[in-house]
Amino acid sequence: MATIKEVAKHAGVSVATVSRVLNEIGYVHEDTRKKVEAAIRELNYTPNEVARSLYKRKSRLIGLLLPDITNPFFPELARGVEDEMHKHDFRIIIGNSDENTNKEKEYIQTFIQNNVVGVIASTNYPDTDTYRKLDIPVVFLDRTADNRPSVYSDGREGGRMAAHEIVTRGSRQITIIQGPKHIRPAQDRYQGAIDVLRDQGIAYNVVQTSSYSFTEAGNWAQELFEQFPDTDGVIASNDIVATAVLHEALRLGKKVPDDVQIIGFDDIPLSSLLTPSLTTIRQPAYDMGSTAAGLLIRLIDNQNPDQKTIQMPVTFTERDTTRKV
Amino acid sequence: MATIKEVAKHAGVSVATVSRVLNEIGYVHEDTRKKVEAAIRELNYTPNEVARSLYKRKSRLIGLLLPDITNPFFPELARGVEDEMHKHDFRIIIGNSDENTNKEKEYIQTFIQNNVVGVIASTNYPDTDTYRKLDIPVVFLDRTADNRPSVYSDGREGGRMAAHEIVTRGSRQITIIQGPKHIRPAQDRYQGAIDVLRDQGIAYNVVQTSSYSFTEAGNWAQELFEQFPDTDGVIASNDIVATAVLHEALRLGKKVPDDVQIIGFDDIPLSSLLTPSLTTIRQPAYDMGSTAAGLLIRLIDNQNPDQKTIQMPVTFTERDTTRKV
DNA sequence: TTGTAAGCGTTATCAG
DNA sequence: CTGATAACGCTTACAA
Repeated sequence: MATIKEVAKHAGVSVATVSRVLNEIGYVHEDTRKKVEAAIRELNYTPNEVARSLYKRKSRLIGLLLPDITNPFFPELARGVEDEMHKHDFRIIIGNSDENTNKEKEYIQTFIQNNVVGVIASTNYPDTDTYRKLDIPVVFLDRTADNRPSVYSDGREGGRMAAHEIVTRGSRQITIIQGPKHIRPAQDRYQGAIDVLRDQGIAYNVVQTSSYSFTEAGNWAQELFEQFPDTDGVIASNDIVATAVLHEALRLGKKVPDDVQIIGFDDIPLSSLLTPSLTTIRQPAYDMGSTAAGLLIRLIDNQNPDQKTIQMPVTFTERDTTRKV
Repeated sequence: MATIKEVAKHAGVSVATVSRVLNEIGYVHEDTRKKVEAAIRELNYTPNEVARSLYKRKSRLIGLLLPDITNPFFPELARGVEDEMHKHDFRIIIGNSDENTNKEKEYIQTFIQNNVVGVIASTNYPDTDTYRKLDIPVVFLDRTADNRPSVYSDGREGGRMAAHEIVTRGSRQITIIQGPKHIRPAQDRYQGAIDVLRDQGIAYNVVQTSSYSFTEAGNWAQELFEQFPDTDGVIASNDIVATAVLHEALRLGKKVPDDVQIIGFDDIPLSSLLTPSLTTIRQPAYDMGSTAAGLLIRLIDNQNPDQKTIQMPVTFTERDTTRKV
């Protein structure tokens, strides 16, 4: 790789001049600019970002911390972030936390060590020194903390919606899948659902799960129908377990939605391709990602954005695992 | 962030000494080591990777270039890579190419500018200056080029398998979904399938698609049954379109697998949760990722690995969209 | 309009 | 065993 020094020599100017044309800053004569540009082309020079970053104490990198990119909700988020960042010439260092505080800290650490200019994080522990001590902007994505920049959707409201719709459509023996205790959005949804079920005096049971993994989802679905065979409505904590529940219900010979209605959460890409297709509470994942990126960029540029916590709409997406009303 | 200089002052030694304890290199007296370690702890110092990287001309970063992380096959690959790299203290810069040469070049460029020590890429154009000119190791993942380090599975063989199995199970009016022209693995699968169909003199039709997108998959599925209503067997180019085909077949009132058999490709996590669950040609995605990472690490460490191109097994994964034999 | 040189935070060489 | 110091490739005062 050519360096700025070589370009300078090649063009017969000083490194400062090269730097000037590179950064389009200060005055430089048209002729010398031409020479420099030629040299750059000939040597196929591209500036060393590391050196730049060292001097400026900031890079063009941002850190993206996600729970697990293997869960189809997160790739959507990630693409939203990446595409928006890419437009602004920022690149992404990515890390999967597995919802584990240590991994989280570790990644945040590497982000810092690499001079990232900002981080976007889906964490259950935003109110922690790991983030509070950071002196670069952080945007929480799919999670919130009071008064900290964040982009999320209202899980509680989503839970309410789910319960409301499933009740409206006639379920009376509802089983709620609670989702992992330490995952905030899962608990919000759960609370929301309970809010309305209690309110309306509708019976419900709860199945507690401990992860979002595809492989375990099947087991919980089985457990659900073993423990609560009379279930005529399931509010799942996300589309993965909803899919597993649907699969299990069908396997047991139940008619969906006639015998059991199912509502998922997220609207991951596959949900509409299931048969019957999955009714779900949709989160606009890709948009959330790009919105978060946009917010972070504004924060980085020090334009104090008018809104620091952005709540995205959650929408009831009616498909075929619920009855028509 | 504290710097090595501050640590040195705090500990009453020179930066050189601090550097020595940091890197566990050269001699340093037990007592001074203790002092330095204390200072490090007190100041909460962690070395600036950027400065390190500048001096050494290499970072602890590797570049990962994937077509589209939104396609559920790739997150598996990515996790495999990340987990293995993480064990060896390498971190990942990620980029989605959308199978587009320009984006690809752009990302490779940023990787270089950030001093990555190696690249893992899923590209359809490995035999291109973009990669040949790189003076850091590159491992191709899910793709190959002659004699270049790569981890992939035999798409052609997979295609053969799919055709063989669907024929064995009785399909005689087969429609092959060819998959995007510019995506190598898709074409390999297609060729493999054709190999055996021609060989056995079995009739087949072809539907050509131009992407792997979830949203378009539905259209192709429709097109398929409109153009070739007699189809009694579908070999899809991957599980996404297989899912769409299954969905459409069911929508049309066809019995699967009795009227139509369907075989997909990849075995993405959702495939086993479909109803009926999807028969597919499995690629061990996660393992491919971690294997590629392992190979790259050996290349980086200059241990000439015995095998530079590693072919992973493809396996017929019998589920419920094909008949029992 | 251009060049010189200091400095970003490390590591490694070379004296001591 | 330890400390100065040059060097990594770049940006930016400051001088010229």
